[in-house]
Amino acid sequence: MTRKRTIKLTRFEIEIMDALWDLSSASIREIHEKLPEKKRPAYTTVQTIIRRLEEKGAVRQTKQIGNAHIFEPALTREAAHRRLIDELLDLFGGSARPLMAHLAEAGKLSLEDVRELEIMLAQKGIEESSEGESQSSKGAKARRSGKA
Amino acid sequence: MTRKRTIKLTRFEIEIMDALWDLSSASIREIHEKLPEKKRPAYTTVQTIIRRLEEKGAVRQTKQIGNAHIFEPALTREAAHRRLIDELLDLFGGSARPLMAHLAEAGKLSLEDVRELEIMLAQKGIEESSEGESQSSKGAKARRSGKA
DNA sequence: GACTGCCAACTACAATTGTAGTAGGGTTGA
DNA sequence: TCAACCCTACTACAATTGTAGTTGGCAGTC
Repeated sequence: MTRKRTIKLTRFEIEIMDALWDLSSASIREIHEKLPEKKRPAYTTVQTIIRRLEEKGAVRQTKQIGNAHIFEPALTREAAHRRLIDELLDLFGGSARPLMAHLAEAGKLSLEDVRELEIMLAQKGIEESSEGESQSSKGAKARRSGKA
Repeated sequence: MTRKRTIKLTRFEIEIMDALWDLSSASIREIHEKLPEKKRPAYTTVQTIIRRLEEKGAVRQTKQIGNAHIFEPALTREAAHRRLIDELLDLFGGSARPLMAHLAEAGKLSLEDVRELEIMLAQKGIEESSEGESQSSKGAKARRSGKA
């Protein structure tokens, strides 16, 4: 276990990562320019964040063009999203149910969304049962034992 | 619009609120004792958080018993949860789809969960159409205009 | 070879968050 | 009445986060 699983990103850091995920590999300038003008911070601010992200192990510097460093994500958007979701789920007591209910309640979820999801799940269920792999609901709490 | 909608809670604050939501009304000592022993901070720490929560308008002091103050939540758990979800959704680009997909993918969501949800949504759909109210997916971005 | 820009590295600083100590006042049981 | 408690109010401080300035180097360019 490389302990990389504990990379925690702040909201702002995620926005930077978003740019980088989109670009897949970029210089600080490119990242900076990719940020929406409205909320575009100073170039050096981005630089600072990238440095911190590097320290956290979320991005890595791959090469150098001229004297500019080129960075790329060291963790996938999916992994980051999963992290975020897990965290939220934790706050919700570990179960996705209330979360779903809220989404539905707030109209963020349409009936079609759910139907499609259902199909997807059914599909997944089939695949899984054909490899004797049951991972349904043990991940949720197996995780809570890190830093006491 | 009373602008109370912008109460932002940190993770720790939410844990305190959780205790208070459960108790519905309590003194600092009660809240403190309600926290799980493992992660129970000093009494004064809770006190500090409560004070901050009060400043943020998330709890309010209702009465006094002896010289002890009794607090109660000034926002519902649901509202707080909604806030959290909205925030996460924002990070996901405003759509609940990827979020759902992730949950399913991670096995946090069972087929039954989804089936039940579907029923719920269908129900809701019926109710709504009988009041000519369509709010399906415009809430997501209509919201983004607070502090630029 | 000196000038102009772009870049990275370092430093700075305010706000927020987690965490708790201390002082002093009210409450109460003896 | 007074000592023992409990509670609040105030203060403190380190870590994290958002935000950016300053310095000095390398790279073309005239």
